Amino acid sequence: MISTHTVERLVIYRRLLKRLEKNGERWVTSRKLALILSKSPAQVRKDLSLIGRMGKPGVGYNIPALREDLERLIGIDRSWGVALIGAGNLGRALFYYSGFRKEGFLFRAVFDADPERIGKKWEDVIIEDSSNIRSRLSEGDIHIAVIAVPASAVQGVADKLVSAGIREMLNFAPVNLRVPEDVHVRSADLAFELENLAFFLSSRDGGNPGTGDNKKNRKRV
Amino acid sequence: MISTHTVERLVIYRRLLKRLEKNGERWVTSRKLALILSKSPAQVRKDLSLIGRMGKPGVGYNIPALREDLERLIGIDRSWGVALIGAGNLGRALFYYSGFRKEGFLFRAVFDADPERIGKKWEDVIIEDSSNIRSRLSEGDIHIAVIAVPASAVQGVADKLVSAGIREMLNFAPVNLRVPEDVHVRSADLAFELENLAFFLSSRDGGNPGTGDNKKNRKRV
DNA sequence: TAGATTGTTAATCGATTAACAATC
DNA sequence: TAGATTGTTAATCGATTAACAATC
Repeated sequence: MISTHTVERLVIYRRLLKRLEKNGERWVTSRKLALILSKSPAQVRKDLSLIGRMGKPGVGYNIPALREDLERLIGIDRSWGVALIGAGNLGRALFYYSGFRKEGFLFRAVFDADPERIGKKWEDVIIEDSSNIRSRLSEGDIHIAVIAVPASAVQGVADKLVSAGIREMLNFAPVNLRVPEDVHVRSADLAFELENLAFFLSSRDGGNPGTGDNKKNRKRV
Repeated sequence: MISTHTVERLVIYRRLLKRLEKNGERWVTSRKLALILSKSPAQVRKDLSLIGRMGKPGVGYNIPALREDLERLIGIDRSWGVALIGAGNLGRALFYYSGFRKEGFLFRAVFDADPERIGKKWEDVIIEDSSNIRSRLSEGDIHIAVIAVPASAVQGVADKLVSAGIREMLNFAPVNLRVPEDVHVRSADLAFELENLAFFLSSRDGGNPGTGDNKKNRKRV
């Protein structure tokens, strides 16, 4: 059983290898990878030993071969179909962000509950009513759901997705989803990230933010 | 010294307490919090003991008081100024996303390198040239930077921010930033999240994504 | 008071790292 | 061959949890 921490590191190794490969490098040692990523060489070797292929003692790892093996292990040696739920500002930015496509994640369906948006076309995808989620997803070409709906609607959407058989979700709302334990939800909760940073800010200077700005009387926009 | 894992849990407790409070509840036990969050009661008590105030043996914790103490400890009992670097699709979606404001994170400056965008006004913030970062940030009302520029530009932007004294950053690009060790960078790398999900997808069914779609001949958009 | 839950210590668990025989 | 680095075992470290005296 590979822990989620380990999976995260595998994804990071693969990204670094891709960069080294682009720079024309062919071989790399666990020591060098560790140095760049601020990890220990032992951890790098232990993680990499999870793939079958091995490094060469005295030499290191062959970069293109290792990258390919990692991609196979992670499961990004092929494309995956993604459904976007929520066609608001954030949803649109995500849809048109080329980074997903470049990594093989293809938006094949978009859903929204707002009649104003339903029927509109983004690229070659027509925005569908959220009530169609179940029937559309039964087609079997969707593997991951990206949820970008308001917080109040998230749990309902997640329930629908689960019942439609989706077990991998990326959730942007600040809500802890309740899902069966074989469903993986990763959170892209941006306020959560900022709140974590705030801790370091306030522990740094004892809590004085430098401006007298008070939460209670901030501007409504 | 509080670990980053602990800080994350504190943020999560606070969010849950807020929800319970909204539901009109007044008291809660470590057992109940643990149950909702799938943690152990012992861990909840240990984490919460970090704040000075204590729970009542036999009763539990007073929800509003605990929430306030947590907010003070995390540093979200006040507002923080945020600079947005990168005024593209994603930047705009972030700027207009009300979730940040609601939690007390205020966008006070926006920067971009594209002359087309510089000078435009979002709400009451004028988009400035990225070369102005240093002088604008010397005003002292910006505490956190949100970076939403293309991957190729991210390290340069981060360097500028560091030299301008910013030590808390949220980075959206799929790039590992090199920063001094007293600078905190949190990553909102969405492709990274999807790649992590892909691992579970492929380990689930042995690697068959269900469609014959091949990465090599996917459509260019 | 009796019942319940706290804060904290000591034990457990899991993850990271040091060390080294194997080997390119 | 000599030097370097691997894969892996055993030791270490840190985080989680069980247990319980204190106490509302």
